[in-house]
Amino acid sequence: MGSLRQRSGRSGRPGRARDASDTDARTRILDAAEKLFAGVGYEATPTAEIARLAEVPKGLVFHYFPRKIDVLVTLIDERTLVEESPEVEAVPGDAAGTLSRLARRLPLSASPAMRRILFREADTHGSVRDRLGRLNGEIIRRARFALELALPTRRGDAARLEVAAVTFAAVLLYQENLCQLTGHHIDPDAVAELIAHALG
Amino acid sequence: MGSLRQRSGRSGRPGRARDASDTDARTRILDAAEKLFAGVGYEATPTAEIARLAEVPKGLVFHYFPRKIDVLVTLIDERTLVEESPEVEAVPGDAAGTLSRLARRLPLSASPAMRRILFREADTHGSVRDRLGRLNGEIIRRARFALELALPTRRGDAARLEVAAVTFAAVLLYQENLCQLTGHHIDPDAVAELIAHALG
Amino acid sequence: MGSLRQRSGRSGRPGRARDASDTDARTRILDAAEKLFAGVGYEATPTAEIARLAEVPKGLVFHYFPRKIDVLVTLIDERTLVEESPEVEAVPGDAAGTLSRLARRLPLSASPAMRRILFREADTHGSVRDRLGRLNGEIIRRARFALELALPTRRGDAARLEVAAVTFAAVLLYQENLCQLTGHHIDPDAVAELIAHALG
Amino acid sequence: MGSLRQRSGRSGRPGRARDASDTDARTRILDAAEKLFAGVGYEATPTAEIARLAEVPKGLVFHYFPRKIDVLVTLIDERTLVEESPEVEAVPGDAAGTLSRLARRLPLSASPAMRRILFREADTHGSVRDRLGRLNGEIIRRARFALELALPTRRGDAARLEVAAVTFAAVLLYQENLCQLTGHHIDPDAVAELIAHALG
DNA sequence: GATGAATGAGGGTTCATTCAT
DNA sequence: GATGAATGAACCCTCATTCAT
Repeated sequence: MGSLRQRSGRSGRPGRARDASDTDARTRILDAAEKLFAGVGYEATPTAEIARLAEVPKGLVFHYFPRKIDVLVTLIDERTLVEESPEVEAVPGDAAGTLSRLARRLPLSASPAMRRILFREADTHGSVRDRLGRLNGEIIRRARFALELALPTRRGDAARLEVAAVTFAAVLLYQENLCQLTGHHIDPDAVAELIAHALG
Repeated sequence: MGSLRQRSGRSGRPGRARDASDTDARTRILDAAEKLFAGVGYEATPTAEIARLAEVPKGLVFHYFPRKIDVLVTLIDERTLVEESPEVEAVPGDAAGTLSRLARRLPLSASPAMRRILFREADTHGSVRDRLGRLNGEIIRRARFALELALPTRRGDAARLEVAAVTFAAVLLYQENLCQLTGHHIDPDAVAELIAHALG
Repeated sequence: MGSLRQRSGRSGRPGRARDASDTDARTRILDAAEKLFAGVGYEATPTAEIARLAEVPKGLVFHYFPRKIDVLVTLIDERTLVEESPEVEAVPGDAAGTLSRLARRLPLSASPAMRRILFREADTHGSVRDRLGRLNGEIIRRARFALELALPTRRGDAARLEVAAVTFAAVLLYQENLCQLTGHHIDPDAVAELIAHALG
Repeated sequence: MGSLRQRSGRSGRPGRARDASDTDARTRILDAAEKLFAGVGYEATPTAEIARLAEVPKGLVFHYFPRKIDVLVTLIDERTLVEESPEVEAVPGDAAGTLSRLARRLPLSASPAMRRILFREADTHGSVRDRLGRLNGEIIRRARFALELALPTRRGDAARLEVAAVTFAAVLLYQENLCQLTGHHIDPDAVAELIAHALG
């Protein structure tokens, strides 16, 4: 379900061990929503169902999240993090390996369910779309940066490098999103190798 | 189902000019749904709104399409066509150009609105997902075929060629789908050139 | 489906052999309605379903029967007949046997389906209720008459005989109706014997 | 489910006199449904009408009874009770009187409206049919038991006694149901006397 | 006469949201 | 703060009935 960033354990005394039923109501609501939104989608999830799964009274959902959309926004807000620090470990001379490493660790802290939500609900609310856009931008930026560092000389103009970065980002996102729909798989490592070869 | 389109002007005398109110009610319903589904999505479109936009009474929508989902399914069925004939014009020695031409004419007969629906509602119904999967498969098949023909010799193994095909398909779909969400643009020609270079 | 009292074979030339698809549309509509009303009830039967089963266009149902209720009324009218002639074969001295014979041949010409309709839809329309009432009355009348003839002397006052007649009618009607609901069976012959014994 | 009745006056201060608008919304809904179902039948009663008569918003009906049929089922469940204890007061030697007493107090706790519903809607739902079947069975059982006790000696075989019990049950149920339809009345006392005479 | 498209008034049901307790 | 009854606007869908052809 991803890291929950427990909000101080409203219901348990500090220092006490935490078990499922002890988790704070707000967290349980978000957990439930995450599972449901990922499974059947935001629109198809009634708030009452969230409350039921979270084992909290229906009114409490609206106590914490005045509008239903706030649950989604909060989920995106608290449970997806696009890492925008420029920490890219690029190995000069190894463009393919550098891209592979990027593929292996997307600059995105989010559970699989949250990733699903991020793609599936991009149409639902601006904040989700923004987050997805930021993720895309960050991947491109990292890919670009990695390639710049990794490539021996500035062989090939900057434009081609940009295309390579964008293409790689497309593949990574595609892998998470449309692959699920179409059933086709892509091996990011192979793509990394292909791109490195194109630029090499 | 199958292609209709030749339902023609039941309501107009032959030879008369056709305007909106002259077309088939069923066609007007599909037109309205196409516009609305593309704009705000299937779930967010009430059937009453479809009827209003189509200028038909609400009941008539259900006369033609017993369930709301049938409107979507019919739309996909009748207004998107994945061309699965192997007519790929590959120019030996010009992989980049061949891919570019493929990009310029996706094996998909569909209005921009229908394309949007195809991507946006892939989660909504299996038939949409299937169609999208078929499109993806066909693009990959064509890209592969084009590259096989275009490349001078079998330089590089078949696996790399496959990766190139899949990558190119990813980019094309990405362009139609996620680009819309993230705002990033890709120049398919540049990607074609990149890939050709990688294999060349 | 009971006797259909074919209305002159509108669709076939006279003298031609009749087969199912040859039956006149009005008759097929009534046949279909009889089956459906008996099966799921009048309210739960859409006229469209009648038309479908009858294999006639929907509009034709309303051509013959301007209102839906007219189908039911016509069915009752044409396909149930309460025989009100006083033809009761009573055997003096054999009250039990006389009642048994009455039980065996109710003064009602109607298919099992029509009987079901007669009971089930008694609430739906006055004409059905009337017919049922007439049937009940006729059974009582016959039972009374039979007993009067069958019993050796006027032992027991007229009141008791009346009670016996009414009771017997109740049992006969009950047998067709509530028995179906509760699953309990009654043997009319045994009741006849019981009543005869009570009066004997 | 089970018996409620003790939901009491959530909305009234203790000690206050209770009037219609003071009762539980759930109770008012059931009251309204009882009246309407008895009057025009289950199918012909829109839920909106129930809400109107109960003076509650339409949505509240579905808050308590997710499906319309649940209103009927609950009504049967909570407002009809078939007494299945074997408390039959039989007076030896007085079969007629014993049956009469049984007739006077059916083993059924239910308002006249609920009785009407019980008979009228036996086709509508299995639970209603079951309840009616149980009632019928209980009446038969009691009648049999009463006759066994009341009759001086085991004159007449058990079979005849069984027939008498079933007949009497038929008359009692018939009295409530078909009588209403046909307008014919039966005097249970007279039938009791008739049956007693038959067995005596 | 025969036909099926057209019509629109509900019907049951859902559900986000409010609010008194 | 916490709760679940209360609210009502929509929503999908049904269906008797009409009517132009």
